[in-house]
Amino acid sequence: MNEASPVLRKSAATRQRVLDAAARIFRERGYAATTLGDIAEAAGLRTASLYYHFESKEELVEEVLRIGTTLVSDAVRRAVEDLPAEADFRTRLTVAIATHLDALLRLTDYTSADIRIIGHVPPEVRAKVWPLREAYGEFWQELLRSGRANGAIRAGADLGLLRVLILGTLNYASEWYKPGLKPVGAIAAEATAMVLDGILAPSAMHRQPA
Amino acid sequence: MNEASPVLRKSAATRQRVLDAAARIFRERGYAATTLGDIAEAAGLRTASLYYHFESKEELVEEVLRIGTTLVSDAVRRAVEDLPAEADFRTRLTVAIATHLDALLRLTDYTSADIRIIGHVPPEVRAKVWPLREAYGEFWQELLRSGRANGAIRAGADLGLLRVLILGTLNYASEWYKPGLKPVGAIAAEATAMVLDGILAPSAMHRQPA
DNA sequence: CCTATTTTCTAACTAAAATTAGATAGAAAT
DNA sequence: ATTTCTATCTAATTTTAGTTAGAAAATAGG
Repeated sequence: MNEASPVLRKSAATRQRVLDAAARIFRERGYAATTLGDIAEAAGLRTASLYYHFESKEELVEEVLRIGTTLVSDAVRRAVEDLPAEADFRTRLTVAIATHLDALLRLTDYTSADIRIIGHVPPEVRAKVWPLREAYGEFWQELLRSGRANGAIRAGADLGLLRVLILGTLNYASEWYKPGLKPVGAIAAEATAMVLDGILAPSAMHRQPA
Repeated sequence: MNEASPVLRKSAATRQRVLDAAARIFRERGYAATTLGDIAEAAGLRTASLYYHFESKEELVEEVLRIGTTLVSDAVRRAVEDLPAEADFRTRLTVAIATHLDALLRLTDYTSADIRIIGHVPPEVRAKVWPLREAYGEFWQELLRSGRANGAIRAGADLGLLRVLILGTLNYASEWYKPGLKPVGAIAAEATAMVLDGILAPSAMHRQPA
């Protein structure tokens, strides 16, 4: 059978079905409320057969989390890096927000499962996938740093705090978003407008209450 | 025993201890990962004794959620209503954000438990407490409506979308906040600045990329 | 075809956790 | 003191879900 062969093992397809089902159901119901039976049924096999592909429920969810973080991280990095070198901060942040939300809300159950359950998986699992998340956070931090270096971001801001506030704004959408109500692009536009310019009317006086 | 008597039942104190313990542990570990044994131990009694005070785990968590929503809702309503009648939108939103974050991060485990687990409790439980949450959401919606009526909020904005974006920004803090790192007031100030004015430096050109 | 390997299945097993039953101690009232 | 509720306990029950063991299909090569 030649494990290193270019031919896919037949089990690869099953493993993929299991992961897809797991991502979807974890996202819908949360970690603890999802049983291996639920996942097996959705993937079209028996509960015990899952153990041929994964050592445990924890290993399965770990893989889902890993994929979820990787998908959004790769997509956002690529989208930003593909911008022309002279693109300004406003453009770069706009693209980063749009791509992050697209991965989270439209593209993949893995990322929404990741965001929704990361705080509810066993600590050992969280610890294992943490470095990946930190690296993605560091990408955003660097994006903001470059924005402040350019003078685009107001000087007094705590960038670490801004980062978690912005990502919170985006990530919390996985709690309320329902497909079909509003295109993801429109949500991204409104979020970008708020983060960059705030919600006030441009004419309004600066700082002072009336 | 005279149930309507002004004298507190001795069980009221125990019930309160159980609720306090439940709120704290639900917040820390999530709904499904919290056992009645954990709660009982923290409250200083035996698992079975919980059933004297609550019919089931679901009824217990429902009460925690109800209290959590009520506490933050009442605090924010009161703080905003206590402002002078002529207070402008900027002031009202600043106070609403500060009070919401204070309830969520500093005051009470009930509210943080509520926010963290509402998406992970059994659907029947969520349905029962939903009206309370909707009412609180409606308060924010009305706050934003008044802001737009005043011309304070930019005209094109989708207020429903703005509302969930703002509350998402605030609520997601329950996922990353750790006491001691930064005073809650400083977090509120940064969040308010972002929501109202955005993160860009005031001098920067409007709209156009460089 | 025959055989070895991969994949999935059926059937236990185990452990944890929610819940129930019924006994007991404590407080308050007659 | 005796009786009556209130509150908590110990001990069992039940259910659910993760996991393991080992037998059977299915698949691929020779």
